[in-house]
Amino acid sequence: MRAPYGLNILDNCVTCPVRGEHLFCNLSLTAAQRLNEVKSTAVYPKGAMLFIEGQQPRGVFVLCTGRVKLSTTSREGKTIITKISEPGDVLGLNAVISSRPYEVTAETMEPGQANFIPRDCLLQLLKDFPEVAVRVAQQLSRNYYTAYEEIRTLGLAASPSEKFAKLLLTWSSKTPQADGGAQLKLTMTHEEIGEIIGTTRETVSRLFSEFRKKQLFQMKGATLVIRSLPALEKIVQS
Amino acid sequence: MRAPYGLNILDNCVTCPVRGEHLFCNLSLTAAQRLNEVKSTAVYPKGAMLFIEGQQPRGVFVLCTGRVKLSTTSREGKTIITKISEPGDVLGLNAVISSRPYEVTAETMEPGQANFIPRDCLLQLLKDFPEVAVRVAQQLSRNYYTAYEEIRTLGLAASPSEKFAKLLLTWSSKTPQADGGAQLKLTMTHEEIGEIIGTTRETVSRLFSEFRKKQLFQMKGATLVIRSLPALEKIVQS
DNA sequence: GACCAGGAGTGATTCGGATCACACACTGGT
DNA sequence: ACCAGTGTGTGATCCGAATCACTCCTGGTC
Repeated sequence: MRAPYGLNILDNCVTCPVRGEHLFCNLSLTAAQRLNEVKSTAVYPKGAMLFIEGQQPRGVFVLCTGRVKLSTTSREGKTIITKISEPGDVLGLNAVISSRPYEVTAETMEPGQANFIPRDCLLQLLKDFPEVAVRVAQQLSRNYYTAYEEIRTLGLAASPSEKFAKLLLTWSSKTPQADGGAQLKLTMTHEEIGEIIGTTRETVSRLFSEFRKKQLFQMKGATLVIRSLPALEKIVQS
Repeated sequence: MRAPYGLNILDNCVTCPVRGEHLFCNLSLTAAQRLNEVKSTAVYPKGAMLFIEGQQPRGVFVLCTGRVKLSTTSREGKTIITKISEPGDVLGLNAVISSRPYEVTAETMEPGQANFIPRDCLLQLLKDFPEVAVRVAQQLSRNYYTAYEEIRTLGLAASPSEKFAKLLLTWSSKTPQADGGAQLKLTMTHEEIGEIIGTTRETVSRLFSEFRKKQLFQMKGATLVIRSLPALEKIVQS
């Protein structure tokens, strides 16, 4: 028996998309009930730290609204952003499952809401409900794929141009358009973009100039209008 | 009830180390029995491909003896080695769990032996035995951590020297010595080392010269004698 | 012994991106 | 209107690793 949406853990999320696919959606009735008992919901302002790299894992966060920046910093202070999490994502799962410190810092990029599930509750849940364990395994392997993609980008992609084009493509894949173009709103600073593709602020600025000059996109205020995605793809594989 | 080692899937492995920690060791009796029914063992020569990047996942391989090189290649032909797997490691798990193509190519670096578990059998096992699912989740999160470390190395470590020092440290951590030094046998070509740390063959050659000149290590044939690990660590964090 | 291939060492040169150093635009607060 | 503070655009310079082009070495083969 499946739990009706009324019992879903993500039920009080305003914008939770594609419910069925997510970690704790569409579980059996009893599992969903247990989940609801142990979860707690909180609202966070912009810039809040859900957890910080190196902390002992307290539990996982299921993001309901808002976006969260996951980043890691070296001793010398260089920072890379490994992922921008969106509603529906589960944060801190790896740390909880393997009982290691959080490997990244999670900072909200805008006001948002998240459900928190304490570590011990989740681990118990795993043991009691095979279906939860399978879901968790799938989520972990999805996380792994994301990390793997990152490795490919960092290790194989040669130039910053290539990485930048790649980033634009992944972004625009979320707002598909019929005519082979795309449109997206820029919410990050050049600095942050640099931290994603592993380059400096200045280089990102120059990339924007260069791509605009090459007619790859144009800017209308904070929205970026991509003329042709295939043109970007050509840069990636070049 | 725990399965005695006589029923262990890794039982016919000659050198399977630290049995208890591995994915399919120390399971309940029934789970271990099922595992033994579905597994098959094979011996591979040097240079054999267990699976290739992009193939549909057929199943997982539990490595018994020998080492396996996991690598991925870009369209332009650039290759990076993401991991050197050792006996006890499970290969292809992510692909099977998430039903995506193998993300890497697995090639034996020396003659070796591995157990194969077909995709469907493993997935069924997951559903039937929560303990297996939990084990798999833990293994996946370990894989994730490895990938995450790789991201940190590629994204944060500045120079090839730093990455090289880091690599030497991870290698020597497997053969700890009391006197603050270490000793390890080189089994890889400069080319391959370059593919691990993301640099060219020539640069690796120069790194060897440079490190030797700086008295960081010395070479006795194919074995590399590290004078002081702390000295290497200083290079990493510098 | 002669030969060859694959690996290793090392110089010379090139080039791309980091770094430094500015000037400028925009925003919110006083 | 003023002024931080933050984000952006762009030139000048520097440096380190990739690339190119060799030579040398070793172990296996004819």
